[in-house]
Amino acid sequence: MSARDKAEDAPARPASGFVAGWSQTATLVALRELLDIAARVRPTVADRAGLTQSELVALEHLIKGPVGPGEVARQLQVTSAAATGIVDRLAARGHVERRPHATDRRRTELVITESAREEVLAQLLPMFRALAEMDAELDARDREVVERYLRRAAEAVRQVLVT
Amino acid sequence: MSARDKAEDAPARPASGFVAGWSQTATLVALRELLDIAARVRPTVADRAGLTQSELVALEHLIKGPVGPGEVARQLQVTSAAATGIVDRLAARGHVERRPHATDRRRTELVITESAREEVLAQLLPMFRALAEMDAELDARDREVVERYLRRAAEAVRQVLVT
DNA sequence: ACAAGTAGTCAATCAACTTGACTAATACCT
DNA sequence: AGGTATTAGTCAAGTTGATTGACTACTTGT
Repeated sequence: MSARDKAEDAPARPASGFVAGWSQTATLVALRELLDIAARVRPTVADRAGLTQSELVALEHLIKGPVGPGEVARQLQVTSAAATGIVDRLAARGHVERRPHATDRRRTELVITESAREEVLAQLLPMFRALAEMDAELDARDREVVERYLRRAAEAVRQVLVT
Repeated sequence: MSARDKAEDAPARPASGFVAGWSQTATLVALRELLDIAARVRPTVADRAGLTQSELVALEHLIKGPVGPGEVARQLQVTSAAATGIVDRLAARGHVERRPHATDRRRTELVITESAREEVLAQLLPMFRALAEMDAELDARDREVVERYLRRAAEAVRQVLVT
């Protein structure tokens, strides 16, 4: 006897996707699967690198250029006190260096070390490469269709964030 | 004087996207933005509902049907002991009920309450609605192009998870 | 019927966050 | 200029959500 034998009160929900009565087109299903998979990337990469998610996200931002702990706190949506701890741990592992800011002596600049940059990129580059590869096969016309779809999907998702 | 005035040592990295020397097509940029935005949905929704991310993910799975704490632990990739705590907190707030399993007396079945189901769906339905709306405008030919792109993108991203 | 495995929980501990207090430096104001 | 408010960063203490390891209850396989 299966574990899902009795549904008693539940009035026949659709098997896949819990949004009853919603048209599940193939594109929407594919989109949902993409988003689900993408959501697992950060935890996995962080785990492999022996970092917390916060530390990884901080490093991702630091790859783009140096910022201070305060900016890190804003990007991660944590308190500045928490950012201090995150930077402490990154610095202890040699992933970032604290430097005094050139002009504002209240500030600290966080500089990612070359080894940390390489470690993060080594994890992510294969994905970017694979994405670029499949992307390259689009012709100009399809490219426009896909771009429009992605932009509109992003907008639809963004709505939930601001509501 | 701006805070980002001096770049000193950084040898002219591209302004957007830290993957130097990579072709950043419009579709790839749009895809990356979509994934970035999508990654912010769960934390935002969890925060609004006064739940931890783990609790929200557990509820999302419970919407599909009842499972036990062990299955929750597997889905969240936490220990079964942690799952006990998650279920405790959900039960304390009236979001789930523990029921004895019909046949296996070691097991507990977790049943989501109607109020919890409604709360989660109320947060997510607007997004699904917006996505379905924009999706509905695709014609059959474009639909195929987009679906193929999404499937291949998902596959590319998935590679990173198994490597 | 007995050994091994499975489901769930409890107790103790750990790690990352929060709040609130504090120092130091800069910006604003009149 | 001088005094007040603001900003950047850190520290200390407490909270929370996870972990490990031990334990009970039940089921499965031989």
